[in-house]
Amino acid sequence: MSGKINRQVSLIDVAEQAGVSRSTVSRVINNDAYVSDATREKVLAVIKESGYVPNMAARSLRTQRNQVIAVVIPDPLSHIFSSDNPYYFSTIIQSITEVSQQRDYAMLLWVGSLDGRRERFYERILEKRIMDGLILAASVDEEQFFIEELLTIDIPFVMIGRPTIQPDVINYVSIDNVNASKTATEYLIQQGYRRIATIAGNWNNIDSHERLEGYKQALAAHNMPYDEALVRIDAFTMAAGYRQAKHLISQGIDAIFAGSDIIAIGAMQAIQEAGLSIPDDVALIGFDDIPNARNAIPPLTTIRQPIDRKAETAASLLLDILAGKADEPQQILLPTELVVRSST
Amino acid sequence: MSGKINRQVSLIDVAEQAGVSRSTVSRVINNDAYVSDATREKVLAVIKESGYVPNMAARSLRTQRNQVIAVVIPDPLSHIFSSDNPYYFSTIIQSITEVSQQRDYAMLLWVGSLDGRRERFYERILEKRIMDGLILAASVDEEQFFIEELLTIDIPFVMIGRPTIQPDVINYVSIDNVNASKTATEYLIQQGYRRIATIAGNWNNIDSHERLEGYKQALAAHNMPYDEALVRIDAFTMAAGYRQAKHLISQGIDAIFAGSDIIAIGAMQAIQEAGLSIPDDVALIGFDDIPNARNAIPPLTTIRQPIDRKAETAASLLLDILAGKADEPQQILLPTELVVRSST
DNA sequence: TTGAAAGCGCTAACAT
DNA sequence: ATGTTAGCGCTTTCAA
Repeated sequence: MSGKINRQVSLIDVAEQAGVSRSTVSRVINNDAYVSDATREKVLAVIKESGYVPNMAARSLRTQRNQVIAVVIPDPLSHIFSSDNPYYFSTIIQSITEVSQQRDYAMLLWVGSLDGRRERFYERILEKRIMDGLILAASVDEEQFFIEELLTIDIPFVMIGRPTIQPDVINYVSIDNVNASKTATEYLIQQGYRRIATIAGNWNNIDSHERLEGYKQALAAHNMPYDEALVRIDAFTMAAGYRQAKHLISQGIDAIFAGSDIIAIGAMQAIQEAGLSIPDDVALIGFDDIPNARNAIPPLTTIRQPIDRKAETAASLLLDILAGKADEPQQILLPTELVVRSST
Repeated sequence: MSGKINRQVSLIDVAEQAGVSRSTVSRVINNDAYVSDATREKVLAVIKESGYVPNMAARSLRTQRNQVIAVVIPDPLSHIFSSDNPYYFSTIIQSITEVSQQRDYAMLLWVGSLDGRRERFYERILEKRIMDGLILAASVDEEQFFIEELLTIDIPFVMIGRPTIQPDVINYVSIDNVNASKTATEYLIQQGYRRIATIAGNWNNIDSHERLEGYKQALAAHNMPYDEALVRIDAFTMAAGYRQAKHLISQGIDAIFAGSDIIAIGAMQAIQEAGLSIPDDVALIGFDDIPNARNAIPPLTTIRQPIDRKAETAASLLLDILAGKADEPQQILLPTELVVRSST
């Protein structure tokens, strides 16, 4: 009993019913000014009565626009959930939803499959071209092919996070990771910590590179030695934080700048298990300010980044571009904030 | 510099280039058997060289199918995140993604807006009818209007969770909440607990009703009194669990059956803060088996429900219906499992 | 303010 | 195995 029996009412039915031409009906549904009030009302009445809904495919074919944007998240959410923080992508999806619904766009969601066939994943998106533009929510190496393809076919897109290639040609919204990390590290230095380690997240993620860079710059600015033994590159996971912190503790350290709150929370566990106190024995700074940062014991000092605003800004920018109301390319960096709690 | 300058290559261009008719090109891209190998190769070559991609709007208009399904999640994810567990919707989205990508469908995601205008939300979905069918991932009262509308316009849809109206007419995939809860409660009874309380989640959610019903049935089956004072209805949140457990402790209880793991974890906190031991003073059973259930201290006894399989099944069913390969309506209940850990 | 008519790009029935 | 043709439902000139 699926809906294939009774053909959809179409514009032509409405026109006949209302005794006007198809153009007039079209004008009414598109809010064209050149329709007399009488006609408009008559048509509206017929539309309501007949349950007419415009056929989007026909409209798209005619106008060459779909009123659809795609959101591309190349990693499987389940990875993200288990390994990173689910808050991040929930927030991104929600924020984009808000903007797109408000501006009458639908949202196509492309999430990476568990089968891991990235190329196939991107191809599928490119084949099924039913979106006017896209938002790429990731900044990892693996997507270079995709980005190049997007540039080639010249379809509008905005990245959340800085792209690994051609950053000056691509629209993106990010944060100033380098300065944020520098601020975090300098704060530790100012507090008197001297053996400051860092645990970076996934190295295919450009944020990790930038955050490490900020750490280095802070040390350099204060004439402190850069010790490779204090730099651990791993992943944006609690397990990684735990593992690397354990290792670092054995090296003798008095502070850790973690590449994300999730990492920091893992590290916190390792530190506490080692019988050390935070912040007295080891200070800890995270990055993101996820809800759990505030709830941690002790509450975590961290860099707050506005994930929601990143996504909102990206969505608005994309829709502005589609509306011809924005110049391209735009590179937007949103401010971050050091949130001091009790872990430092 | 957006992609509006050079018109898309269309099928007709390919046909001319290849020196064949449009139908032939169409046959090639649709893998029709009636094309000679020579022709096919020639056409394929031109397609590749020209970068031709079929225009989905034109195809949809012609075939009356969009190869798109919509996933509707009426609540904002941010609510869900802060209040419920993000694992649930991440899992649902991922599972549907797997199925739909595999079967060459794109996924439109409709998430409830923070502005809370539900009617408008549903209207938007109904207006922008670019999906062949939909999956409704919720079973709350507020959506009755929407469900009725879907039935009226006769568009295929499958619900995840039992609908609050017309359950015998609607396709859905759920679990046997009543029996699962009965099992959980009976387990507590068998373990010798006698003052067994329950904390139910949001009352607009049919799962809550069913789980409470199971609790009642278990008590009745063992000739134990049903004491309203031991039944607390609140929300699927840690805060609710904490709050209600605190209250219940003051009533004198020896076990709690929580309507979700999230609730149970909140309750756990309250119990421990009261200086009581789990399970010696108060036993605790949750529902869902989210990852945190296993990691809780003590690990939480709970009812495991296969969220991923629920979503997968719903997606497969919908696509089968769209392919004309499934009868309607179908009501599918997936099995659950009591997972005994240390909280009982 | 309204209508007539062309055409967006594709598929599918029919003819060959 | 291939081509011809009609038409899906809409918007948008252009003419009235």
